[in-house]
Amino acid sequence: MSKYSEMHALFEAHSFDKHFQPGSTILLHGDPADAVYLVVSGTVRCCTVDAEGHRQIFTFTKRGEFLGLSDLVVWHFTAESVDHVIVKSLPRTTLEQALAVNLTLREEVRAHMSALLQRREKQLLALISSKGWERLYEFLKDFAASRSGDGYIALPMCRRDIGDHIGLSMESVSRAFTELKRRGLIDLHSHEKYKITGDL
Amino acid sequence: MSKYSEMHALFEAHSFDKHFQPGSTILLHGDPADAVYLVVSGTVRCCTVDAEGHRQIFTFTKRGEFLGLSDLVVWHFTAESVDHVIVKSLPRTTLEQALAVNLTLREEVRAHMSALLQRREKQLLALISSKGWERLYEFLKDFAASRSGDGYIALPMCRRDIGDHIGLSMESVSRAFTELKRRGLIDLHSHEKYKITGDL
DNA sequence: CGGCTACTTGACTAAGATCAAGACTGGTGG
DNA sequence: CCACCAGTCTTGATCTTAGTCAAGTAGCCG
Repeated sequence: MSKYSEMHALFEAHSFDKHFQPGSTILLHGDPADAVYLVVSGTVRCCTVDAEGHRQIFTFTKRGEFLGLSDLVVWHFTAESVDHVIVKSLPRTTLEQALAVNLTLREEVRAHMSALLQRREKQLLALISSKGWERLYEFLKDFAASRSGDGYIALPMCRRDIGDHIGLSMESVSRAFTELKRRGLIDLHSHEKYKITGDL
Repeated sequence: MSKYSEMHALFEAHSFDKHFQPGSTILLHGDPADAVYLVVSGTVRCCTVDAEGHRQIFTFTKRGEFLGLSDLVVWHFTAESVDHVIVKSLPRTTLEQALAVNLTLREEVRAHMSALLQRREKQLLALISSKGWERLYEFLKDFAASRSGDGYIALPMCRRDIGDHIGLSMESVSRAFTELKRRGLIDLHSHEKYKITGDL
């Protein structure tokens, strides 16, 4: 909130809410990028699929995060709601008009894209260098950090989604969960509720 | 040249050349990002290294490509010269002043960052879904495409560099080369000169 | 010619994919 | 209320890919 204050102000002033049922398409690869979004509640998966049907989920966009600021003409990815999602939608023309006259806003958009790029490069490094269960641990820790409460955290997405995010098969994700339990790094209450209990 | 014409004009007007011997550091992770660069000749490797010493080379920046446009305050990666490199260096203050008054330039910088992000996400997908020799093939084809001549293409970087780029060990890169030869997809003249001879 | 470095190849090992079977859960209908 | 069904998750067995360690080869430069 402190960070992208001009962007948030713009969304406050000119956006309207849109609701999505679980599993709906929010924006589709190839469609014109005629709006940008701010996630109000729920979890969005951003992914691309290759010719052989392999899917890579770059990020799960959550409450308070922007969606679609990275594309200018056409979406280069697809965004789908994991659970029930509410977003604020801002027409691209509104954004562009504001950018033309607002230096701070321009800096925020640049900073946002720079942060996205850094995160992707970190993900590339993680995919190459760390083991499956380590990537799962980082993912769970990260996800926990975005949720304020300190009880059990509920995962809205299924094992396959997690796998397509950290580069593992569904089965290997399951085994990685078992491994994290064995090492005492997490407490897995049910298959969707967990708590971080250790470090490393 | 048609694409980022304002950026190129800016470099023409206000930059100065810098030379680097093979293996020198052009910009260092953590240092202030007080300039941006345009590669005039040679090949630059852009990488980060994690705590365990694993290195990921995001990209090899070549002649005509920009370097450092993605960072605003501090470099989040390290750039090193692979061979002898000449870059045009533009002070960041000059860039920022130009950005403040030049809409087209702003659009070019945004488009550039958007393109970088898309490429990283494509790389993420490739790392997850394709085999080692397929990634090597894509890399070689890509590299060939950036070189106009249609004879043999010389690779300036070593096997380890290629490995750290496509996510393989040095030995596996070597085996992947052998595999590509076996399949008739490349003609490897010496260990550093090749030609694409097949598709897929 | 010798020695250095980068590359290649081979043997073994490890991580993870795949295929297959079982377990748990939530919802539906009798 | 309970039995069943479908979807999701877990576990097991086997196979593939690539990493590691080790040896051998090819240039290259003094």
